[in-house]
Amino acid sequence: MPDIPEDLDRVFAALANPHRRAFVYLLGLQPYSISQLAQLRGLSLPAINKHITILESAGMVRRRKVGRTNVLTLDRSSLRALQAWLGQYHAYWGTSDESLENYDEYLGRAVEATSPKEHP
Amino acid sequence: MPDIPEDLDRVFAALANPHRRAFVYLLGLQPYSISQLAQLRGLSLPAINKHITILESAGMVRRRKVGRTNVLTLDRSSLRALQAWLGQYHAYWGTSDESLENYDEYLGRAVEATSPKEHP
DNA sequence: GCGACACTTCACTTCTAGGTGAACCATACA
DNA sequence: TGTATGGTTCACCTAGAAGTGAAGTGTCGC
Repeated sequence: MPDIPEDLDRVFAALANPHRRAFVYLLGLQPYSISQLAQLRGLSLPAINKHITILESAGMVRRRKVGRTNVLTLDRSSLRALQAWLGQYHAYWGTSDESLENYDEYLGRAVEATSPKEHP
Repeated sequence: MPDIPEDLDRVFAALANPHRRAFVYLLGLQPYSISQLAQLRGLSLPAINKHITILESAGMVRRRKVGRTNVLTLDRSSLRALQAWLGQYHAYWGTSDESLENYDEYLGRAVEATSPKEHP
């Protein structure tokens, strides 16, 4: 029964945007500033600020003030949490290619309203 | 230089919703119908239909008509693609806990507008 | 055939994401 | 001290997500 923390909402939502995935990629290479990222992606400073705030609240990026510039760095732990979540499911599901092994069995009881374990 | 396919937008967006993560979990156990999922999650049929459509367009769920009921099954390949994407980054980033090893180096050139490799 | 059931589609509401330009704060520097 | 630079905040716009109820469509079963 794998756990599904609420934080994953933010992590998945953060990675659902190609700009933000690019930021994760770039910050994996080296730290960047807000205006550098704005220049690289052709976006306005407020847009970058919003993206970084979203990545911050997902726990994926840290922001440190050095003088008047922000030093943005990647926090890899959240991606390891994602990895752990995926691995949990991988272990649970086994190695079969599809979930159709239960297909025939399902057709026998499709009509009755089965109520398996609750899942938040 | 890891590839970042557009399909990941849909996969991450699909998994950013707790209802849909629950559906992925449940369909990993056995096939379900639309109305069964509606009953389990306390949502209306149109709501479930929308969620399943989103999961379908992300390539994570398949829908087969059997009589008048939908047989929903999980397609594990999309999750393996996600695993592959994560693994790619894991290999790229190495094993260090933070990306701060470049921090001092960064401070030296923070002012000049560096323009590293373009990233779509 | 006809009623019940399982969706499906439609019209609608509410909320949020993602973007902008303009104005504002804070720091570096000549 | 004055000015340019890096960020931040604000008001605003548009598009899409997420939900609903009501009405329509297709199939099962008597």
